[in-house]
Amino acid sequence: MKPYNPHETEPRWQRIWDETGQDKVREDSSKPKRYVLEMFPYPSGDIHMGHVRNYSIGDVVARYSRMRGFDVLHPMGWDAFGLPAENAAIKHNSHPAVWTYGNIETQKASFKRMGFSYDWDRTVVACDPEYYRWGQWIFLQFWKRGLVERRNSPVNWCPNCETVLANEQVTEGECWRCHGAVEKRDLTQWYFKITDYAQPLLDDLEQLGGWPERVRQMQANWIGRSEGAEIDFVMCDKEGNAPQNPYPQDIVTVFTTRPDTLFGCSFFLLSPEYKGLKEMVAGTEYEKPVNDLCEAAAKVSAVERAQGDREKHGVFTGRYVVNPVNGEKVPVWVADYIVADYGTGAVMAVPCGDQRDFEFARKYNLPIIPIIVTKDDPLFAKLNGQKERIVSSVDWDSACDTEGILVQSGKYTGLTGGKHSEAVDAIMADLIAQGKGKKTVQFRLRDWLISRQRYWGNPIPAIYCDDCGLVPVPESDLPVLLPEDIDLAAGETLATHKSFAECTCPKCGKPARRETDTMDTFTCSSWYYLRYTDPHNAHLPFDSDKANRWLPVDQYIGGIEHAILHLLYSRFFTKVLNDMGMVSFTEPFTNLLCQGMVKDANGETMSKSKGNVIAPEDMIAEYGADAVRAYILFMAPPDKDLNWDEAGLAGLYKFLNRVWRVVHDLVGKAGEDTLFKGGSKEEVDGFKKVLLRERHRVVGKVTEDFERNNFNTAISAIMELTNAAGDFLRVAPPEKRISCQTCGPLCADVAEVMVKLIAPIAPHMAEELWHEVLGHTDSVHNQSWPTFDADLAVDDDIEMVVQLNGKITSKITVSKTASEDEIKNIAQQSVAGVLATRNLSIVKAIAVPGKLVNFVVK
RNA sequence: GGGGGCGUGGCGGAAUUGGCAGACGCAGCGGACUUAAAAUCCGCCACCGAAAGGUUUAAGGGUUCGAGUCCCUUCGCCCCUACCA
Repeated sequence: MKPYNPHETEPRWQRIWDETGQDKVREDSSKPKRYVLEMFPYPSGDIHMGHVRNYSIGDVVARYSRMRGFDVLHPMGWDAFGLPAENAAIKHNSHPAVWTYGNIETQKASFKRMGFSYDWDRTVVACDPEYYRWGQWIFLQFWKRGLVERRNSPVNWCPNCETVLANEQVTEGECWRCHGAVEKRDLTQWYFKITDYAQPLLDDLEQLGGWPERVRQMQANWIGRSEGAEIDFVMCDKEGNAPQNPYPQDIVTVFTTRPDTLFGCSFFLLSPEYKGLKEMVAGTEYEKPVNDLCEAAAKVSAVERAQGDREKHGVFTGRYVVNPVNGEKVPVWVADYIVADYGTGAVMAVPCGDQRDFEFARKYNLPIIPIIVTKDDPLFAKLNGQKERIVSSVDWDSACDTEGILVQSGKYTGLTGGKHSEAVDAIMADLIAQGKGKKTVQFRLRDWLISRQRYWGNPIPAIYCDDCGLVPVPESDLPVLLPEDIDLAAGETLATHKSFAECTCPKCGKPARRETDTMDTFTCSSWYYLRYTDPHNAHLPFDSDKANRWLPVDQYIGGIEHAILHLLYSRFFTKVLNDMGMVSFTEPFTNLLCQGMVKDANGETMSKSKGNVIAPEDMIAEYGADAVRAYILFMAPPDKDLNWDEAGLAGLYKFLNRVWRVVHDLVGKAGEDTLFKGGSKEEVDGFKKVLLRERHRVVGKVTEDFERNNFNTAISAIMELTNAAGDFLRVAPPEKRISCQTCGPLCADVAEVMVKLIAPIAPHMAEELWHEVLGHTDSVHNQSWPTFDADLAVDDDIEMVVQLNGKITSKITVSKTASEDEIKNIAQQSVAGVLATRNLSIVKAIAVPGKLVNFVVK
């Protein structure tokens, strides 16, 4: 027997598969389609165990799907635009494309070495003009549909790098590149109006039953729908008159989910960024303290802001507003805990029901008016009989429960209060009638800021003309090519590039300037899965018929870190493309598997900066790709985080060796390496029976496990079949395996079944065994998945447990065809002695066929 | 603060609908083969106990004939999100 040698067989089969086009998409419409997709990687350099895990899972699903008779699309590409390439280019005084394409080649070689079955003719590389031109085209279509907006907003700005940063590029208030402090700035930037799709993005989560619940939850939270009301407060001065110094608005609108608590509003808050705030205090004694507070608030980084228990700061503005329900005048403060970009940036403070307002009121000695209490609260009786309004409850140490009965609330007193309560309905009905408010829905979701002041991205196809204003680049002029001659190390950018911005206005023909911002890389990853269906289309991003055949993706696999951003953006793109009539579906990914992270042995996340990144190369060199694939799948269920520990890898290598030997031995080709040690006829018959049962049971089990993505237990089951075969081989003489009329066919069948079962996991070894040992000429990966007989998967006689009051007392063996009564009888006989000695009698008998019998006894 | 998840041997993990807890593997121990080692093969391997037997799924309680699984309380860990009004 030839020893198992992955170092020779793996590269050989990889070469043959390449030559025969084994992994090409068949486009065979006589078969049902299955689109198996793994999130495409960023070409950061060498691959690490996280990649190995992600793509091993995908490859098993793809290979298994082919054997199940599906026409499979299983492509791979690169998310190739982005900052690291630029940083590397600056560091090495080179060009981002050099670094990027170099890394792509490295990664591609590693993927091939792992034996992943991708159709490399369909590769999509995001920085390829043939791909990004269609990103620009899609941008223009979005623009036509009113989904593109250029507007002024507060954004994260790094003064050192002179660029806008995404939230994820700001860590602990510092720029991740230069570690300078990030500022909030009002800048005019490009946005995709994803908020137009907030409701369908939320509603359609219901359809995504094939997604992990937590991802759906995370998206729902991110979209953050809350029902409430906008209520108008009229602004005035201390005497209740219209304010004297000029101020652009005299009505301030708040958003609240709790209009029922209006009577508890004892002060009013504006965010430091509130528009018009500066004018409001200009020239008054409040100008300096207000401006000081605003400046201090602006210096607080986003991350610091997010740290829960920060002390709240505020100052009085000199203004008041009139509470629309009772005409009461309440002071207007500016407070640093009010965020500008949620709701209206103005809040009615109800300290009795809101912990934050409560703390603020305590700190600045503002009134706390109890207006909602539970019935059993002693305050309820007290306040009901009270004539004077109680405006402070000094004995409280925190805000109270906000579900209960309204008190001190004028004509609404006595109504039940709460989020969707009768008090809300009553108060809102009156406010609406008086024109002081309206019901509304707020989303937490913000529009998507897509412009970046970076070179290595997809240029935004827009032109500024002094006469015509903002003009889209005509579709016929696409792509707007990134200029190749740029000296990033010298600080050159698209904006300072000598000729990139020069152009003529497509409308009037006069000299104009090109937009020099590029798009967020997440725009590239929002539709790449569509391009795979038609990767060489020169007229459109993709052909609708092709996309409609392959999409939605049947199994999408990737890291949880994309739970919101990429997956939400892709859903948004799909919905817009559906509205455009380009695709017939509204959700891109039917089933989603979020694989767990691969951490180091100490449970630390792997990262280049920590220097604890583990690459598969050395392991492949020692044990081969099949063993590495099998081990990472065997280590843990796919969605669980795992701490990398190489110790078990040798065990899986041993297992593959065992399969190798057992398959040889089953068909009489092990030679001197046979497992045969000798055994009695009884042993031979016994192990043969077990082997037949295991052959059918394990096929059933592995099939079920693959359907549910339980790769670890699938491998366990294959180990069990291998063990059963080993037991049989040890006792049955080698000649019996070919010559015996019952053993021979069984051995041949088990050998084929084992090779097929392991083919998706260890594709090279399976292929080698299939050809060299089992003598086939077609690929094992083109075979159909083995079937099984459920009847043969169970022994004729089943062992069952007999319990007394749930405690195991004896075991019985019954025929699998035995009736419930027969089982109970046999069980009762088995415990008769025990019942007699303990003087017990049976009250009730519960039989679970195939499992146990439980007697309730007294 | 809000939301989600988890807690099983020395370790990774299994137990699919409430039905024999610890499958499968790693590590460990013992044995066979070998001059020896490696490889391979066999056996043992939750805890206490010499054994009989008892105990055991973070802790406590509940529902049930029966609970790792369902419910409640407490503790611990992880992830997401956040002054969201």
